[in-house]
Amino acid sequence: MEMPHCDTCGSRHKSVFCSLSEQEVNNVDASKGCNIYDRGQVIFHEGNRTNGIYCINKGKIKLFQLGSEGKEQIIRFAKAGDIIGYRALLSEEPLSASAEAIEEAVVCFIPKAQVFSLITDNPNFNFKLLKTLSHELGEAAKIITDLAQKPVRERLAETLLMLKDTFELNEEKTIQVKLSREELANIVGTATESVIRLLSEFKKDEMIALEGRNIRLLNIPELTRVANIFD
Amino acid sequence: MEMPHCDTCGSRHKSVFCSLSEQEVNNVDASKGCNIYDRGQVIFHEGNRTNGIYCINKGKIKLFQLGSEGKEQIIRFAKAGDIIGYRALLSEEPLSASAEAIEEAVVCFIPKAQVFSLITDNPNFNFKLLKTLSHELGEAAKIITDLAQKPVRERLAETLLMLKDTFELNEEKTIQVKLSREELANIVGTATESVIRLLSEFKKDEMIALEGRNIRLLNIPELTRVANIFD
DNA sequence: CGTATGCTTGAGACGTATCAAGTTCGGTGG
DNA sequence: CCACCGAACTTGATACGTCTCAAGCATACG
Repeated sequence: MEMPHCDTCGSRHKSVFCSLSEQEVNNVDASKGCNIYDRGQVIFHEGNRTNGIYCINKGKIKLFQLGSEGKEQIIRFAKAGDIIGYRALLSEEPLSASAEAIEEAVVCFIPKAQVFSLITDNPNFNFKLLKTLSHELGEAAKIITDLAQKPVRERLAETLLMLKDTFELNEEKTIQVKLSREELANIVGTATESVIRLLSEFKKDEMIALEGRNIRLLNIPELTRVANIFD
Repeated sequence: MEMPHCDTCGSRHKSVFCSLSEQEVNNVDASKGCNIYDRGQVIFHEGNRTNGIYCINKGKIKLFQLGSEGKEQIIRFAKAGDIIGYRALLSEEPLSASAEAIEEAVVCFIPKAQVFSLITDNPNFNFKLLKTLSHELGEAAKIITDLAQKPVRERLAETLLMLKDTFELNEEKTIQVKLSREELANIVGTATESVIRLLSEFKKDEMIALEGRNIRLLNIPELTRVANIFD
């Protein structure tokens, strides 16, 4: 495998790096490292320290915490153009989540010094970072309210719609990510069996179609209604 | 009431403003506004736009979202020295939560332009902001995992310990904040009656003592054990 | 002092988790 | 290429935690 270059990276212009000068792009390129991860491989472990940020060049990643009983809680997903590990770097705390590839992924590592010099020297990059963090914080607050107040049925419908927004549908309305039933349960915050039962109800009601791990969204307005979303 | 001045504000040196120069402090002072709020008064409403950030000079504030059934979900608290409203300002999104005084509070308003010029001109302030945001994001992730995985009993114990850390205990081990049973329920994500029942169990087991809205923590190690906290 | 609001307790219903048992699927080696 | 094995998935029965509803009680306030 050859190292991907930032200047030819298709995701750069929609990422936090969109405003970098040619010189800055070259600096990042020169300092970064890069790795391939297969499905199931871990990029970093919750509790460890990080010395930089990871930028997804290709593939899909789940970020999760382990609860007190050892159960995974999926906090968010990252895909091409997204950065991960920045929270821990900027707060100078240990990583609050683990990152694992859910399909083959290419991930670059940008060392701390490089990130900090961009923050200091490139106001646009800095504002992009501030914006990303504060957007994520808003999303987290919504999730908190949902988990605290909505029943599993509504949360599962909402999760399907979130996956649609994050990974998009193909021509056949299939969500472009493959997750196990257990992983779905670990987003929704429920038991695997509950996910299975509710999915087959959604299927019976013709809101979705199931083909293995592929989920097709047949009736998004109805799913939205079931999810109890107004805003 | 007279407007409090930043240079005599007891909380400034432990806030995001700790690194401001004398000149910068004067600029903030000159541009800011200030208000008193009684318990129950709203500082800002979820969904609105904000044109600056709010800095707590005195008092205690709850930040909450309304769920789809109109139920409050308390997201976090703010006290003297804390800022609120920065998330919406920085993400250029509507306010994701409402802020309401839970005891008499004095709150200053610092306009957007002032905040942005500090971000641009004072790297220390900028890093403080980044750090605050990323710390909050880590806290939010923990809350998500707890809500998804822990039973109400554990979450209530954890909430009492969180309130202790946030508002501290007095000499009599009483948590220095008065919340209604309903507000406690709106932190934990449960029904008021469940909070009442579990509190009286904790009391029976001599972990806490109850005197109206005052809660005394008699056995913190045991509460920690019930909360199922390891880290 | 009366009234509204918050608090408390109990009974019952409901949602969701757990446990147990089959079934299907996907990958591996013969 | 097929048979096999383990993992993932599915379904059902049951148990349990938590919510809801209803009523009585305490408390604060005008």
